[in-house]
Amino acid sequence: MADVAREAAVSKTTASDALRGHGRVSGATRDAVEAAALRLGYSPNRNARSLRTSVTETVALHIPEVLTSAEYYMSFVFGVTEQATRAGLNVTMISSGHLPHRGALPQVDGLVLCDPMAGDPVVEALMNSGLPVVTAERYVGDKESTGVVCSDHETTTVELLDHLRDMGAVRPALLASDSTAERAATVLDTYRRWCVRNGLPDTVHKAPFGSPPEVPRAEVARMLAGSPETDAVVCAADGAAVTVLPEIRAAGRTVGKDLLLASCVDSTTMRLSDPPITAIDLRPRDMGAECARLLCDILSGRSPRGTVRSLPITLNTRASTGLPRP
Amino acid sequence: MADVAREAAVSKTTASDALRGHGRVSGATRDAVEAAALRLGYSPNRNARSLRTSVTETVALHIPEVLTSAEYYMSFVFGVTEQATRAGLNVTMISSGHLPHRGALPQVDGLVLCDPMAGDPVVEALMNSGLPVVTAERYVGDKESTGVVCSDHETTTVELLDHLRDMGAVRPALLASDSTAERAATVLDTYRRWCVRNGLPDTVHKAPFGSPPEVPRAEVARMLAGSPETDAVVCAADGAAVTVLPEIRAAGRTVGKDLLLASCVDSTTMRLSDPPITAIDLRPRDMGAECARLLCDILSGRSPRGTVRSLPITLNTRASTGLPRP
DNA sequence: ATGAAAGCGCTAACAA
DNA sequence: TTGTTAGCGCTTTCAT
Repeated sequence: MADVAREAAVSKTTASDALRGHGRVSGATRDAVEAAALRLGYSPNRNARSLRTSVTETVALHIPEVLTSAEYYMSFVFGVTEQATRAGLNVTMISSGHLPHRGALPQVDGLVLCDPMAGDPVVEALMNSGLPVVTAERYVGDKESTGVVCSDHETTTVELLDHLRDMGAVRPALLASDSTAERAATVLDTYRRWCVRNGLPDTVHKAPFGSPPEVPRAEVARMLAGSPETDAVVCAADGAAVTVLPEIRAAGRTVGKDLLLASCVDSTTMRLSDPPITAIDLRPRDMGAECARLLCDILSGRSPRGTVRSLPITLNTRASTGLPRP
Repeated sequence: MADVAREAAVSKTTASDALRGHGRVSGATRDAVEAAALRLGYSPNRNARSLRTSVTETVALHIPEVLTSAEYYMSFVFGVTEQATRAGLNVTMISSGHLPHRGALPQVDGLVLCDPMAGDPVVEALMNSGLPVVTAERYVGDKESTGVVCSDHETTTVELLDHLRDMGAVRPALLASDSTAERAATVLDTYRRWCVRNGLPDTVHKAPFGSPPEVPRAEVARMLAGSPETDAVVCAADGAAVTVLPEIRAAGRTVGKDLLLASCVDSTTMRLSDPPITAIDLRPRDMGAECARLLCDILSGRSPRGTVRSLPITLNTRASTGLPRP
């Protein structure tokens, strides 16, 4: 930077201001400085800048370690990373297992928490860090997050249930997830209310969160044996819908004919399953990007704390719930 | 830090040395300083440290944006992150799309590249950054990486092909990936040599890298129609094996009976498919952790540049290639 | 075994 | 509009 200043025959301050577009400098000097910087291949030392400004230009990202929804989370990571990079921010991963040594949080300007689960000690520590936090989906603990990007699961779940009814289902059952993330609760509530509104009994089986994928299979087998009138199954847990296919077949049912099947989380697997499974596209990449964007906006003061943004999601109907919509 | 020094009644220098375990200080003073730091909840300012030492304690991580192997990559990310955190390093994600502004690389001590593809401009820029680079699997471009963690795909592929032969297959075909990552080439070579050694003709169909998952399906349909004598299919591309199941059934074949099916990449999907699919477990989390460990070792001088470490991988035999091994 | 002082590269405050 | 000075928090000489 001193070199750039000398090359452009100005002071360090002027060079600094010129490169950051600080309105102080005249057009001519700015061009001169920029040319000099380019010639010397200068790029600023982020550590020095951070030390001086106490702005790290870095955000931390926490992802729950759940491999059954790897596609969702990986897409989310790509979304956050690309958007943050665009905005000139670095993205630091936070280990889902343990916080760094001495309980010291990473030195960042803000946090993005994906599907924060109340009760997760790392999540709680991050929520209580005092740093601005944007969560993908609401955090249901005591602490309020600084910003939220959430989707309207209620509307889409109703849409899904209506679709099942329209396709002839009269006894839809729910294979619920009992994650403490918000989405799980919304789906369950919505399902129960929908049943009441439609004058139907509800059938709910739960697969404990983080249980191995064999568990939902067993649950569905039990469900079909115990409630044989079931003619549609909605799987809330990511990825579960595909894994229960064999049990459904083993019970003598045919998916898309005498048993409709749908998933609350879409993925390549759902699309390519046999038959393809009706699912809700949560648009994880856009979700990640929107979280990064909101965090930037909050950090720069463009958006106020407490901002809630909404990300549209859509139902993809496929053969597992009858013929795809035309 | 000045506060800690005052609290412990020593100089800043002594406090600094004490906290880093620099052998200068006596045991008593060190304890005093540590107690003081604990009392004050002190944690060092990484930026100031980095500015002074020009060590960032940060590594960057690059992941190819391929959603068909999201489970592999997400596990890899978790492995890297956890191991790096253990070693006191931060992990910064590098956007797979574009490099940061001004072409400036992130300011880090080293890089981890997962499955680096020759020809990818971001990968090439990173390889040429001059920073220490550890790659998961060899980089096949001109540049040499500083360290490599790789697996013995040749041996395991032979083991897989032998297994198919043992289970009765006489005409195994390969659905190859034409990624420029090393593994793709190794699998193809190994398959061809194995065919020669066993006096069998080879049948290879390719799915262009990054092609939508519908492509391998179509390839398999073509394969079964064009080479009906095929009695086993090995899928190199991640996730392809599951997606081709419907085509195989449509061709009137039964997986595990008159057509054996195997994947070169294991995943939850393979394990839970119907039937479960024989696959090679690449142990992505361990791979990530080992990459981080090797990079640490190289950065700290514990391992020399050019170190190559090997990660064992294993074949999981399942019903798709006949009965599981007892 | 400890302390004092200099300085990493940058930017905010103040002066001109 | 530009320059000068000080200092962010730490570690590393160098001196004691």
